[in-house]
Amino acid sequence: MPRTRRHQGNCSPGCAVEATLQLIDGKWKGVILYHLLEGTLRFNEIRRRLTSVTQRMLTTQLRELESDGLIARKVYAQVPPKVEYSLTERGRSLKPVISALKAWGDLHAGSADDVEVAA
Amino acid sequence: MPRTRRHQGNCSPGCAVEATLQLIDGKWKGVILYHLLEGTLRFNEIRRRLTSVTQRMLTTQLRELESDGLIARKVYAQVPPKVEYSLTERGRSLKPVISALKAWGDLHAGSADDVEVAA
DNA sequence: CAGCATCCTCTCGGATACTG
DNA sequence: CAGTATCCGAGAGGATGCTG
Repeated sequence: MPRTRRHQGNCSPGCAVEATLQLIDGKWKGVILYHLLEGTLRFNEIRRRLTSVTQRMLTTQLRELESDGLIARKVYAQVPPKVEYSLTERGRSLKPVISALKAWGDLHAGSADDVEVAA
Repeated sequence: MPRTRRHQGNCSPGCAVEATLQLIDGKWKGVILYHLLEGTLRFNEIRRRLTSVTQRMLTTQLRELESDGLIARKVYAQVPPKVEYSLTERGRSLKPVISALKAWGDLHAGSADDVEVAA
């Protein structure tokens, strides 16, 4: 797992935008972060909130978020395994970003139709 | 070109986040939007601001942004072709989102190292 | 319960060449 | 200048099965 994903060689002013985007892309990252804003969740709790995500994908995304320092993974040594995921400080600092995404999505939900109607 | 890209069948509360993300993912969309916030730009002007983007990719991304109703494309019937790209109202409404991405990227630039240092 | 391993498909995105 | 067309590899992401 080369953790490469999208080289960000260029660093024009837009670089910061790109850099942030890298952390929350990946089909599930954004939503995972969003749900974790509510608090700590276990693996299957997250999974239930994300209808139609495979364990493989969920695991992958969680691992990436973890190695990006956005979430923390706490494993309890139990017979029925229990793993909790929570946001780190760095992760929590993304809240305004996630909120902005959520807010926009709520307002401008759906396709680009309303634009043409409004125009 | 099925314009499908990432089915968003599930619509838990996190759906809005996911939906917004769909519009600005794609390696260049975010940066393109960011630069267009400054004003109208021609094809090669955008290209110059995005070091190392191929025309093919730029064209693709611009076309997607256009069909998502975020940017407008104006073609001038001239011998040396001239095409201008600008944000639509819908596109401009993404400003807070882009700004949030930019702001976070500026602060938490680099890798997750500073987190561990700070901790 | 919370994974990991394997396989496989499909799309993203890069390189290159040609056009109005 | 601003594209379009074609080819191609890499990796994202899905399905399935096994495990501590």
